[in-house]
Amino acid sequence: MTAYRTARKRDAAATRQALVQAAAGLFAERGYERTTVREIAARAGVNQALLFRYFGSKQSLFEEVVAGESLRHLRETPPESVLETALRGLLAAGTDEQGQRHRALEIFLRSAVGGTATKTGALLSEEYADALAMLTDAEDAALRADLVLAWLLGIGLTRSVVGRGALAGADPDEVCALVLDCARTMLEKLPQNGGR
Amino acid sequence: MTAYRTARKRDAAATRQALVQAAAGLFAERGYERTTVREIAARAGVNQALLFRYFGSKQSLFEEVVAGESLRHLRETPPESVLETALRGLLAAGTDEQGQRHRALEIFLRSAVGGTATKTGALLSEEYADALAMLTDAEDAALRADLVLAWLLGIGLTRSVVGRGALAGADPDEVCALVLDCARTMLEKLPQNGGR
DNA sequence: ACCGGTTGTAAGCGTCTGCTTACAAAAGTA
DNA sequence: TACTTTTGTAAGCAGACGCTTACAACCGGT
Repeated sequence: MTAYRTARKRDAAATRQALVQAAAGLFAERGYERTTVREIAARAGVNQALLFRYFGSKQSLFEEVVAGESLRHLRETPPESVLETALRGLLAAGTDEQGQRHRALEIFLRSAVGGTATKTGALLSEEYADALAMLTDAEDAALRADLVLAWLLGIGLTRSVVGRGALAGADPDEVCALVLDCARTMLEKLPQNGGR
Repeated sequence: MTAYRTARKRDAAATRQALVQAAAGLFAERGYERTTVREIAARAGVNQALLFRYFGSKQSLFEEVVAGESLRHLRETPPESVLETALRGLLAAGTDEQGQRHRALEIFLRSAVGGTATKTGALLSEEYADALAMLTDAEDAALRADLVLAWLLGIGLTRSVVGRGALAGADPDEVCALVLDCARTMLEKLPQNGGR
């Protein structure tokens, strides 16, 4: 390494984006705290001092990742598909069979536990809960939505962290069927499973 | 501090136990990675070098905490009460209204995400899943049990980490009613809610 | 009284972390 | 060309981390 490479291409925008993308991937894989700025810079193929020039701090970069990539995806999804889309995104974690999927909850659950990234994460989870709460007319809609969202997070946690047991190796379609069926007792406007 | 204190009482067993108890509390509050050996020693009122004399490493101490305190509690609980007991233990997290409650899942969910403590945590979650799987005769019992366990973890995650939203401030009885009702569609042998 | 093993203490080692600084090379402008 | 500004690089700082070491105080047995 560092053999030839007299100089980089001098493209600030490209460097910024490379950092954001590398960070998004690493935050999803390892979480906020376990990802180091040196790793991010290395994956982006960039000197780590640039991370601080462009984003100021690791925390600010995290916020940009969540606000940019994650919230955009969510807002483009209609409420009644949020559950299934998020669930399938979570079930596909690790296997990058889809180029661009809902990585938001993955990033959140891997990062939130630490505590540093909580403020940004809380905002994200609130948006998900709000979307889910539109699927019921019950007066405790907010609580029901939170419970369903909690289920999503728990499934992601069990899958990607424990990585063992029946859930880890289960067929996504089967999991979807069970979960959606069960969730319909809490959110009555949830559509039938599309099959897919 | 450190004013008089010529010497400690020289009681190895008490020191060990003080370390285990302090560690259990801190692991439940902050998780494995965010808890430092210096904090554990400080809360135990003990020199941090003793942690290494008695346990060898932070990881070994963690294993002793999980194997000792947590698994014992679980094994003393009949399968049909595991869900409600664990759920209520999780809902009581933070508020130490009960002196000794099911802290196991709390420790697990706060520690597992990091990754280091995964091996020990996986064993713990397997025991929970096995207990829950006894509550259904469906052929996908293991998957159903994992999904319910995932829900528990997700609820604990949302409650203790996000700390905002409807779930965080909800009445434990209300949450129990909703969750147990819904879980009964997956685990048919689950008893009716005891009211309590 | 003395000695060997146990328990507690103070200091620090090596490494990793987020972040900063000083500087060199490229691009824009005249 | 000469200059300023922008982009990239190398080196390192201060603090925290898990863990180790050298040593002092206490204890029981002889």
